[in-house]
Amino acid sequence: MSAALDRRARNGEGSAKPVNFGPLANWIGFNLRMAQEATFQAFSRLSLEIGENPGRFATLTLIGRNPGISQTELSHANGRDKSSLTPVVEDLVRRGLVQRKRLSSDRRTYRLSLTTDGKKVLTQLTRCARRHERNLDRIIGLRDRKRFLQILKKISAEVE
Amino acid sequence: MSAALDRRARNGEGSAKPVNFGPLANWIGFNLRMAQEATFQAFSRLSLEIGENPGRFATLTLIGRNPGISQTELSHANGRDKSSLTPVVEDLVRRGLVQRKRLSSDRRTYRLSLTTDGKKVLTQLTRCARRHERNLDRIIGLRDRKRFLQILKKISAEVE
DNA sequence: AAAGTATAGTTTGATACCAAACTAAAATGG
DNA sequence: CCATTTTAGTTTGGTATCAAACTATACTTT
Repeated sequence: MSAALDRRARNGEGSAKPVNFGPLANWIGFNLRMAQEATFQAFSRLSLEIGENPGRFATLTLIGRNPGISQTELSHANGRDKSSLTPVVEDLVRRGLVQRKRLSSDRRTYRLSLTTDGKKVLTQLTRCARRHERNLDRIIGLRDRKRFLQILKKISAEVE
Repeated sequence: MSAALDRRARNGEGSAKPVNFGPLANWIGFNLRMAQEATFQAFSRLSLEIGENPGRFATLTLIGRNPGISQTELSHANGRDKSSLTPVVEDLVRRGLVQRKRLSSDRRTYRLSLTTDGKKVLTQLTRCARRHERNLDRIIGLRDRKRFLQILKKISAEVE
């Protein structure tokens, strides 16, 4: 993250004691974490402007794109445990953004879909996310973007 | 011949009914999160083999490389809030891996350093991390590794 | 059709984290 | 000097998450 840099910047006039990161400086795992947390914080700020939570964004998008999806399918797609989804869906339903229906053919599963209000909120969130992505694009550069994205996907898919 | 068996067979290792990711598929933020969580899980498994917590690794490395570092400096370098560090340091001290000393010149700050045991555990953890990094290198490919790392650092440093 | 097994979702208990309020010590400046 | 502000670390309160145990329903096997 930029905390260390911030600090150095704040201290100004070179009086800052630089931190030795040792092997961490060169390791993918550590830098992946720092980058992920920085982008999460940034998106958090943006989505807070419209009174929403960044965690809701992927959830709403996935429901919007897959009407009738079940909670378990959704949790897998979103990379979260199904139990984490229970309170999230509860909240979205309570706020009238998501609708859940029991299937008569299988009364265990719910089918999730967006309400009209849910679609509106998703539109706002998507605008937010596009702004965020443009920032990231500016940092990464268009030349490297595609390759960078490919590598991220490859890591998700292949890391044991 | 049963639908359930068919489904199970098809689902095989986590591959479920195809989900439409919509714009998420192309967005850096989402894929960064997924990749980060995948690598974290993988390293978690590795470090659990030696009975350690992945979160401890960066902490021990930073203390080892910067003997006498304060908790605030450490938390910044590690990208965590200083309050998150309190229980971590407590645990490391209790287990005899880290030593904290008050400064007589400034009795607010602690100076942290590794004990002999702490150095031993760090050596083990580092071996673990090297194994993990080799896996990631295999996935990313040596040709792209350097550029990939640069971009991660750039994101950490520059995202608003 | 009854017994056993698998699946969808919820509950519970634990962990890691952050942000804000707090305490103690040090620095500032009037 | 004393009052104010800043700094280092802790405490408190709240959120997000996972994993395992649980409930209800559906499926399989005999």
